[in-house]
Amino acid sequence: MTLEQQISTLAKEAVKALYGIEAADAQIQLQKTRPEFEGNITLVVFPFVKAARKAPAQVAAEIGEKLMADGSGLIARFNAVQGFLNLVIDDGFWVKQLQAIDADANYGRLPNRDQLMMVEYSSPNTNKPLHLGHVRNNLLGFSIAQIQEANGWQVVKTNIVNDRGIHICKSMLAWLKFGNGETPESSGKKGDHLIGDYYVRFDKEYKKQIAELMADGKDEETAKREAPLMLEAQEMLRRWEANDPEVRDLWTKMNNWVYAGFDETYRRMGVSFDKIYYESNTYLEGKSEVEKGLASGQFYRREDGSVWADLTKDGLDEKLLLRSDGTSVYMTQDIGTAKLRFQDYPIDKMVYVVGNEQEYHFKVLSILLDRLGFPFGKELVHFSYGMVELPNGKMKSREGTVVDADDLMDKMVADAREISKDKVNTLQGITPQEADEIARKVGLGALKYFILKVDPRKNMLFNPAESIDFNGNTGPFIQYTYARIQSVLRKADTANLSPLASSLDPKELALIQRLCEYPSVVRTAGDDFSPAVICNYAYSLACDFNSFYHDLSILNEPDAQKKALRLLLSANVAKVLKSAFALLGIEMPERM
RNA sequence: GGUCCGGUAGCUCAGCUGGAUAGAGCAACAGCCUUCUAAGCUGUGGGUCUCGGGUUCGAAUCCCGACCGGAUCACCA
Repeated sequence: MTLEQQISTLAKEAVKALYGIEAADAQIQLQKTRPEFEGNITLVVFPFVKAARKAPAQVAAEIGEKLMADGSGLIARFNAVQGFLNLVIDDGFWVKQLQAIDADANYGRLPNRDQLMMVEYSSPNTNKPLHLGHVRNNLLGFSIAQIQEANGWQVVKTNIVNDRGIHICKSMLAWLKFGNGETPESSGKKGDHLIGDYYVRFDKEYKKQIAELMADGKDEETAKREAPLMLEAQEMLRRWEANDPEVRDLWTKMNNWVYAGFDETYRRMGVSFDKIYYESNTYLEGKSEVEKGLASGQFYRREDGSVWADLTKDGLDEKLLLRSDGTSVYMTQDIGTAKLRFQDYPIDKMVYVVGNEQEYHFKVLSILLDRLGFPFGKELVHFSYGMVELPNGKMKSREGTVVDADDLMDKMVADAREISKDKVNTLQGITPQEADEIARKVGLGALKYFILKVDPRKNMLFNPAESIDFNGNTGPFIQYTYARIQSVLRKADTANLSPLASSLDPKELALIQRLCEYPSVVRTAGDDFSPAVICNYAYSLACDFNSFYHDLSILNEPDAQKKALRLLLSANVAKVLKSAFALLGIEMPERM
């Protein structure tokens, strides 16, 4: 039973005995005592003032006396300030908490709930490399998966790769026309970047043709429609749909280049998937699902042959599901993907990590899946996150303001390495490989924390002109705290510790109390789908430790019992920091 | 125009299921390394929580209205 639960029970009994009222759970308001007052936990007594018909301070004092009498030593003393009853919990309680935390190797992990959650994230197009927006998506998706796993879900991480469509045809066409057989091997370029270059090349040549046609007197719309390159790309898409072997072979070859590039980026980012779906395999399933819905009267066909869902009863519009030429749209594909997933896994909850610009799409998808009989449809979660903006607004590939994922990671690791150069004292005697590892972990830690600490729902700003910090409320600050503890532990003889001290310094107590919060933080992060909650907690814990570390000596503490307690405390702070960072997908360096 | 989301220090962000004097970091300034890692610690300055109403013992937090910013409302994905 947690401290809150114990106090809550005691408080209810006290209020009943004193004032004869049955307090509801919502009326028992407990909060952490503010640092300017003495105490660990505070009961807000305003809810009982009316029934007591006494001044708030007097009510607080009366409840305090009662809790002292009934609490069997749990509460050492109390003070009442207005309607706030500040309770000082006995040191012995905290020491026992620390021992319990130490004994639990999986501290923070909540009981299994035997239910399966599928988390879809990343979901790239195969025509260009990953950029900063994808980075936010991938980091959030991976972290959410870790957090939900810690909340007891069985989690399947999945990715739906948008591998077909006009966009990839554009890259293919440009490569055929202008590529001279260039390959990742021959050019030394990562496959995704190579394909991205040809996508840009297509756009450039296409614009040139439009300009030429307009110079010949065509209006812009006509020029766009009649540009030979566009006609060729569309023809290529038709050949792809018709399974033309030549087009299919090229498509396979070029997509594989992209996948090799993506895999490298994913590996570097530290994200992974349990199951990958490809749109080229799911869109036909979607069509057949729509046909079924049509047969059962869920959907209807218009005169031109297009198929629609009428969502006006749900307060939405009518939504196109199949074009008049019978081809599928985005929604059709997501329906097909959902069907395959449901065949493959007993999904209890489906989570889509997709930007907030697609909220309407997922609102519609939820309704459609529900109508088609998917049990998770109605309750699907669109984990809708905000955009990453630059000082001048959104990233635009046309304006060359896209922040490339690989470049950004390179820069972060290089910055970390640069900073490490000054650390000759702490990093002496390490091999170049170890130095590389530290720079990698710290650089990526800075990037990941920078992104994950922001409330996912909000748009966030990235300024390429300013480098991401390594000081203050950052990933490296927390990694540093961890490395510092490891350094102390390496020097300590932890083999046979003496019994623990039974009284606590305030800094020790604050740290233990903070450690006790961890499981509820994990729960909140899971309920709210918020890695930022974990970031905030890890930061607070690191701050508390650094304050403790600054004020109190660990290894040089003469009192063996105090030393033992501080070592145990330090080890468990490190354990929780590492655990919290694992939920964020951030690795801890043993030294830095 | 309809719907949704946001507006907190110069900047980037916490805090939002109502609680005590609204917090961090960055930037600026001033201190602390012969002592467990100074990527650290301590201090100073910095606020009309966009504005106006309402609800109540109490509002940055909840409700209503305005203003500002963003997203979305395709036979694109």
